[in-house]
Amino acid sequence: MRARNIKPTAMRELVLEVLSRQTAAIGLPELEEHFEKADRTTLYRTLKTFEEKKLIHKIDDGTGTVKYALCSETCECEPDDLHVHFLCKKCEKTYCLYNIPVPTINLPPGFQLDGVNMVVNGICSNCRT
Amino acid sequence: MRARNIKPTAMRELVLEVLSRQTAAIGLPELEEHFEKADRTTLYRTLKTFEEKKLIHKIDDGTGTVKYALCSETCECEPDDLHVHFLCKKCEKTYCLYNIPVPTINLPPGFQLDGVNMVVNGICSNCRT
DNA sequence: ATGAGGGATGCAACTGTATTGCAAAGTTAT
DNA sequence: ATAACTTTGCAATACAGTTGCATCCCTCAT
Ligand SMILES: [Mn+2]
Ligand SMILES: [Mn+2]
Ligand SMILES: [Zn+2]
Ligand SMILES: [Zn+2]
Repeated sequence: MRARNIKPTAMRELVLEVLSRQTAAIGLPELEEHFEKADRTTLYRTLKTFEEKKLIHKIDDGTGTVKYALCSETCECEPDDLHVHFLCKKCEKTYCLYNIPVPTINLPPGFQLDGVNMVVNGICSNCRT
Repeated sequence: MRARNIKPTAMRELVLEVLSRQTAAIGLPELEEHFEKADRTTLYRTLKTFEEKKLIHKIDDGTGTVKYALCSETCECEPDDLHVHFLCKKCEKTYCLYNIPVPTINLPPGFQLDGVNMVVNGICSNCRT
């Protein structure tokens, strides 16, 4: 896991462990709840480090809380690696649809594409009983 | 313009006028700067009303400030009406790409699609000299 | 072993946007 | 004119994110 060049401290191990257990993306406030002692700042900086080293990626689902999820092994967070995200308006969980790549967009002339954020919202399969 | 069922107060006229003049989407903080006297709350609620009545639509471009832009005449803000947005990382402006519809996504079984937020970021034609 | 250097952590303070409560002012209908 | 309803303004609050700074911890060179 630390093929990503991150110094493995105790705290980081714990955070990564929590992240690995998630079935949906997780935000800083929720991550905080998983710890008794840990400070928000430390978690914040841990996530930031993880993101910079491309161990996780950021997801802005429009809920006001930025969420994070593990990147796939080979992910470099470039346009080709990007996938669609799904926000359930019932359970408020955000899922990575790892196998649904973001569609290619033809921008108007003169526009340079660097990245895409695509969030689909609706109701997830769990919430549809 | 008030085919949208909004009582046209003086304030609202002014806000709509500012919105109409914009070439890019505008957020609450920036909208505030266009007025000397107006209160943030009033502007906030004006935008909210406009949005509910589908005169404008919300754009969350991930910058931390929600932006708004006029809807097209016939827009009902349903999946079919949605278009792609572009955030320029140079000028930080967010543009509606009204003529680029959001691509159709095939969700995994059990998922119900209600809406899509698709924001492309990169460099706009203005900033590329 | 020891002490310096550099990163990691924890605490507190602060930022900026969004949001709500409440009273005053304005509008509309009887 | 009065009552009912809507809009506005001000103040206070909520909340995620962020920064400064002191302290702790680990590693490395002496
Ligand atoms: Mn993802
Ligand atoms: Mn738009
Ligand atoms: Zn759900
Ligand atoms: Zn630009």
